[in-house]
Amino acid sequence: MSRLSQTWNQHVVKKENKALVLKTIQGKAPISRAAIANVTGLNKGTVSSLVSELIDEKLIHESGTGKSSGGRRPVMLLLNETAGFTISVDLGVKSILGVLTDLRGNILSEKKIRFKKKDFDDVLTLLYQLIDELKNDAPESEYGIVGIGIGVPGVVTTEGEILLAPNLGWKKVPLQQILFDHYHVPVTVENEANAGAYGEKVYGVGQMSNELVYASISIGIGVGLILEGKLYKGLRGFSGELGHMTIEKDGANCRCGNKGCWELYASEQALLDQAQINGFDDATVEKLIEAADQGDTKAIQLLENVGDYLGVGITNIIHIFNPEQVVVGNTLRQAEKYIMPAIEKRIEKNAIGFNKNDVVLNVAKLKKHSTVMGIAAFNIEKFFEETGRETVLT
Amino acid sequence: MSRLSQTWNQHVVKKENKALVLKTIQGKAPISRAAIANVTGLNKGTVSSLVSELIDEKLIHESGTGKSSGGRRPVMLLLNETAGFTISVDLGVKSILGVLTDLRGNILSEKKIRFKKKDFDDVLTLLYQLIDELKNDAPESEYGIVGIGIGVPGVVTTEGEILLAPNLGWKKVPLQQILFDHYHVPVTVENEANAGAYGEKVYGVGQMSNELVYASISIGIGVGLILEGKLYKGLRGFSGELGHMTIEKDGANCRCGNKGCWELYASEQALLDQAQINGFDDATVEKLIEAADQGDTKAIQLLENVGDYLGVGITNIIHIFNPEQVVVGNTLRQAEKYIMPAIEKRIEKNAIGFNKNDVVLNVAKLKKHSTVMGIAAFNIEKFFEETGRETVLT
DNA sequence: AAAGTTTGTCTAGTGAATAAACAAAGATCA
DNA sequence: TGATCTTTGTTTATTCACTAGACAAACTTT
Repeated sequence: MSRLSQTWNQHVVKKENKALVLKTIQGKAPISRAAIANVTGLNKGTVSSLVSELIDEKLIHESGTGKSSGGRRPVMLLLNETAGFTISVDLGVKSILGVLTDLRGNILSEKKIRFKKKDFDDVLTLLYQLIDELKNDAPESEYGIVGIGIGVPGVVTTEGEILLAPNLGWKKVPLQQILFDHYHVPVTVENEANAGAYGEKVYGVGQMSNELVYASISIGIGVGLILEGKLYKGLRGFSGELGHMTIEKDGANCRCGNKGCWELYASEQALLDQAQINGFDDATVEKLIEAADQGDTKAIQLLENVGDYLGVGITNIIHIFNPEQVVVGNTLRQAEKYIMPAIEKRIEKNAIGFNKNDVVLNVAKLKKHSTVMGIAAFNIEKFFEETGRETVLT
Repeated sequence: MSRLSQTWNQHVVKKENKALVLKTIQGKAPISRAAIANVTGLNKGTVSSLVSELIDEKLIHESGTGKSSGGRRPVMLLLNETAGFTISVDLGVKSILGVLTDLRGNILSEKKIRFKKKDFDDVLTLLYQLIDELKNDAPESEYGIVGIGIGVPGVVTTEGEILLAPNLGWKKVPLQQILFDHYHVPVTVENEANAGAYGEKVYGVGQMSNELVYASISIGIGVGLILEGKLYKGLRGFSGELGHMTIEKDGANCRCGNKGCWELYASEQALLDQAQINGFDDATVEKLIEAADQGDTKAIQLLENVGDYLGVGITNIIHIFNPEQVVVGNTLRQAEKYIMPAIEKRIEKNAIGFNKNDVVLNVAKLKKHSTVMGIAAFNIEKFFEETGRETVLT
């Protein structure tokens, strides 16, 4: 017979409590042992012994004494953020953006490589190059590079295989495996919108929200779902294909085979296509915003029109999930001045009261870093989980 | 400072393991102590002691010996399903359906009351009457009525307040509180589609699925979401308002304030409205099905048309959630012969391959009992959780 | 009849948490 | 200034739940 589910014993208890202490330090540093005991409800002695293990493992360290509140001065504890580093990459359609972060998510180094040739082998060469450069920038540390992660504009399985990246022309690329074989450190490969959602949740505008929907509006539309504080991925990791939600039954044909897909009306591509029709040659999002800033009514109208269509889809999102926040990110975020009011107007007009009252609409706070920071958060989380699992002997 | 999260100690371990043993018995009865130890991974001694506590609490009992497999014959354990009973009710727009179930979800008694006057006070009187009758049908037992639950066609908060039930004309009814004050047993009030989803998950067609979407197609459309094996309710319990998902931008006006809502095209109401226009006077779903069965091409076309529109929304669902199963329930389920092929055709035509290949489309197995059985499952689960919490002294 | 198997209980031991005592270090106040 | 009170962090004794392994009971196989 096979094992049904986890059994609960003292090992699990210790692991969970240790993780809880670490998380508390992560979130509230600098903090004393006594304060941790208070916050978590654990006994002072228990906290002391767990803290001393964490110090032995170099994951945290003491940092002098704090202010007394009428008695002995507390010894403050800090996360040892330079115990290891992550390499976190946003693999886009035209460029690769990579950062080296410490264990608190501080960016220590940043590289960007633009590319034109999209064949996988060419891009992989550039990716190796970028990762190697970032690796060289990492200071000496206890744990070194603890994880490498890549955000990808495509459909990614829970095993880190890219099934399809339409705007790169890739199919069935087992990227996670390829990178693991090359670097021999934990590798995460995740959809770009999922990563963006997590980035905004952990480091961005969504830190207080447990129900958050992140809409990544770029050439296409992808959506990342944070439900009950965690990333929701569906059965095999393909949730969030809301770009291919029908908002016009039997509307225009989409290359996905469906008709009337949201992204046909509300994406960067849709905007640029409309711009073309309206006489803007070689239009880009940046150029259109500039035109709008200078009072070009046609440009303003084009942007507002995309905003309106975005509002239709976001209203659906609000009805489906009853979220606390909807966050708009990726390239079209730059046009926030024009699209956000249009989105809000549509929501105001169409969304059901109960759901509407709960929700806040925001622009991605991390801007172009939403995805890389989400990837960094995955890397960091995975590292802390794994060090918790096997009690590191010293 | 306030408590951040749960701390892990031996009490929690014991509670969880006891729940695990109980769940194993619930799922695999009759089963021996030795087999439980095998399946769960717990030590034989641990299982023995937990089992003996559960027997003391009358939640399970021994039931003679089983077949030997080459050694001492095992003592089989069964859930003591008659240790308590639940009263589970589906409060519809035209009738109240209530059942008395035991702790395994077996229906012991069933009552239905039709009503015309929809004022809350009138319906409440009937509800009391129905509950009292079911209560009288319950045999003597250790724990008596362990819970009363109601499925409601409307927006329900996590606190069991009905904010709005449009087809009943109710607003802001704190039904959970009202029933608790009257009966002094645990009360659950939940949206009808959420309950239906859970019913199909626990007792119906979804027993093997952890990612399941249940579409309740009746006068309106409601959707219940089972994500990662649990009911997903959103921030305040209002998720699943997919009936008001736009599938035609700037389409027909919906009373909800939105335009082009799915339920304007794919609900029982939509079907009946179209029937009226096409010369079917006083049409009902049943009459239309009968007409279709007798070869009425107009009736067949009407049903297939609704099926097609259902397919549009269900395709969206598949793209949004990447579920394992989509289950169609409530009144329109009766027309399965005509609508299911139409839905499947639309999915086949429009859904993205990856998501389409993962998903199975089904009709609710529990038929008109989906909602009551979901409510029963809530009641039973809540009871087992609570008895686990405080160690019952004997 | 002897040997081997399976079930279920019992006993000793382990490990993690808790409570409470205690030491260290500072604040407060007469 | 010195006595007392507070707060912090460690240490010690105790408790509790699980595990391993021994053991008895009951059954099958040879």
